[in-house]
Amino acid sequence: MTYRLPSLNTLRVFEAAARHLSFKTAASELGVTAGAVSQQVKKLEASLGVDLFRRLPHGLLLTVAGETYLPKITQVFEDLSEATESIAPEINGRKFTIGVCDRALAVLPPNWPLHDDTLKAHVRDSVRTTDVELVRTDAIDCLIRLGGGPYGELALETIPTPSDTRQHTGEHPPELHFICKPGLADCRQSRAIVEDLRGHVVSRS
Amino acid sequence: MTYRLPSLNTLRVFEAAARHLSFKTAASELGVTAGAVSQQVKKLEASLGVDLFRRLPHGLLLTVAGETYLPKITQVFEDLSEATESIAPEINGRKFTIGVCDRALAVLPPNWPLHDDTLKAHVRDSVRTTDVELVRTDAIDCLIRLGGGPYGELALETIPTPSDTRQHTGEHPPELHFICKPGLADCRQSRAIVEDLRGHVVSRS
DNA sequence: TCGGAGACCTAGATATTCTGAGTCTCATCG
DNA sequence: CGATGAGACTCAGAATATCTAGGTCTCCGA
Repeated sequence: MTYRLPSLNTLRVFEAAARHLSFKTAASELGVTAGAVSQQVKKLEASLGVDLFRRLPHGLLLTVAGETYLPKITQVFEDLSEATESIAPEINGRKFTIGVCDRALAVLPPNWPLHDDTLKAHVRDSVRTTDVELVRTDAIDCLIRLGGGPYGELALETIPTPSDTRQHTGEHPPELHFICKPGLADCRQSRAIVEDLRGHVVSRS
Repeated sequence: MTYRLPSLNTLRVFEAAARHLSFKTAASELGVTAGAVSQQVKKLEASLGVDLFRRLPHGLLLTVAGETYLPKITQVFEDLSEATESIAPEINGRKFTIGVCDRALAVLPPNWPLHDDTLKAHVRDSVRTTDVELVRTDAIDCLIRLGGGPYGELALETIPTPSDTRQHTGEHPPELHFICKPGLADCRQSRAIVEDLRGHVVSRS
């Protein structure tokens, strides 16, 4: 079975970049640096042998090939996402119960996670806790802490806080940790929460 | 935009393994070891939180989840492949002109590449040569050599020959090199040729 | 003529993936 | 029965791929 398949990673990056028409914005959505986006897009273009973006002085534009490709790729991701959710039905559509520790709340907006309607759609409620055991026993779906670990079998996503260079010379910069069971690691709910965290962490004042 | 997306790599492995109902056969189709297949499948199962295969004493079976997933994933790959080919139209359907060096022919079946109907569908003709310049100037689409390199900008795929341990104690084991322009690296034609090579290399006698 | 924004480049760090060698279980065969 | 072979699995380390950090460049607007 021979398919022409670019790497999924480069396609995800392309999709985000094309949607925003900005490598920088795409980078922040994906939680990587702009350089990484630039590299992945270049790699995709090289592997296809076709340019997907026109780099103009003002900003980006899609080429004809890019315009043609984008909707198809978006569709592929939607199909894939749907197929994947269809075989993990117990997760599908369920709202998450989130655990958050006090130190994490300190770097998040007031009354997080209810500050934002998009996020609220994925959240049943949230409890103040720092206890990883609650994740293991399914009492909560995920836990958000500032630093800590290791967490053994559990899946961990790391969200850097805006580095406050005045305060953190030499010590570890503080990071948010998103912890859940491996099977929940990349479901919609988790991704929505992590994306929201990335967009809203603030430096401690 | 939040999707539930397992890594494409694990999905390709799953698709091949499910189609063959054998990790070993899948491994050889993909050109990797059986251990790698086992690991990727395990990783996919962990990330989904669902088993896809039932490991029986006799062999493999798909679980219900696996049965449900397989056709959808196959479809996704086909769509992706088609979308990708649609934006690189100059390649689409064209038959390749292949360059082969004598030393490579020595480890290939008699009258390769015309030994096999599947492969013939992708081949216009083949010429005896060892000159990488012909790839750069588009005189040929790809070149197959035994060893050599480096090839600069060109894309390289490596096909190990069955290791003949009696003869190669200490020296490099001979390898087939498939060389083409980056834009042709993962098109159907190239993949078909490489897959065929992997299946048919023999040890020099 | 600055200064900021954003794309790009390169080197080195980090993470992922693959290999290679060894283990285990079961099925087949003498 | 024990020997043999096939195939899945595991683990450490090697090979790749990917990301970061820091610097350059160009364009734009003040």
